[in-house]
Amino acid sequence: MTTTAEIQLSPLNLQQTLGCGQTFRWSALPDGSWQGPLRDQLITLSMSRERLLIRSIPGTRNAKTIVRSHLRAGDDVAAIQKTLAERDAVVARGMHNLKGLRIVRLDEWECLVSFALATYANIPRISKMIETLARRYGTEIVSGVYSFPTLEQMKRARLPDLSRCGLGYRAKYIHSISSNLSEGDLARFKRLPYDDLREKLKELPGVGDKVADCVALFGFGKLESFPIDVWMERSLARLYKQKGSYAKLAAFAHERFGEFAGYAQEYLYYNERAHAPNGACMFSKQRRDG
DNA sequence: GCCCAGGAGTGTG
DNA sequence: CACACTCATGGG
Repeated sequence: MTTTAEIQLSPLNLQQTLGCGQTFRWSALPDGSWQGPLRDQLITLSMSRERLLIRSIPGTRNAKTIVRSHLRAGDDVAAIQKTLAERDAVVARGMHNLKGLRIVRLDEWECLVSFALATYANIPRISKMIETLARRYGTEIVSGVYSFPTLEQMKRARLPDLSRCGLGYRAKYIHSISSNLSEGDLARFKRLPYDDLREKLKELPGVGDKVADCVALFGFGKLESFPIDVWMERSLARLYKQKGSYAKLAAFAHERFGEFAGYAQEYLYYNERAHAPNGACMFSKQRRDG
């Protein structure tokens, strides 16, 4: 059964929010709506003027709550933009066409695995690896759609089986993380401040500076986190003449952008990809028919 | 076929 | 600390 609901959420642009590489399981439908599994439901989102239309299968009353959490409805994004714009003119220009981009909130475990898989892979492939794990180890929500496997479900994965999921060298990292991490660890991680959290995350195999920052930002909601990948290195070099180690660039970013550095990162990241030839073409998958 | 990907781990200078 | 090399593979 399907239920529908509406909420008011502004600013919000679904393409900018769901199609920019913070999350890997949303697909654009031909009519401009976006569809993806969220917890135990298949959610379809579309905009009707300023209102967000939510369709959920199988419908439950808490679909609104799930979506509001995912889109961080409690954040005053306009105020964040104002704060950042007053602080930095370059970011102010960069956010001009991205007013509807919201940083999302992912499940911590799903986020950790997703970005551990994201090393040295392009976005379409990351989506495919996650999809393979979901189909093999997750739970079927509706026909053909699977939730991301829980930690408990991933603990059942044997390494030889994981190695046949197209993960490449990442299979052994995912296996080790799944084997050694507990729900208690994740619960303790939630109570840590940013710096301690990223140190704990970096203790996990396959998790370095950049992955730890992505997980802190998108999974644990640390808006001060500023993940630096190859695109951000290019951006910081091009726009701020900053080069050097991760630690040096991160220190610059935190000094420059402050408590909402994560939003600044998204604006700069998006602009850098749009600026490069073919830079933006690999963002979002187009959903296959059928 | 060729190139490179929202890097990390390990070893060396 | 900085750099070089390797890792395993698929999508463009």
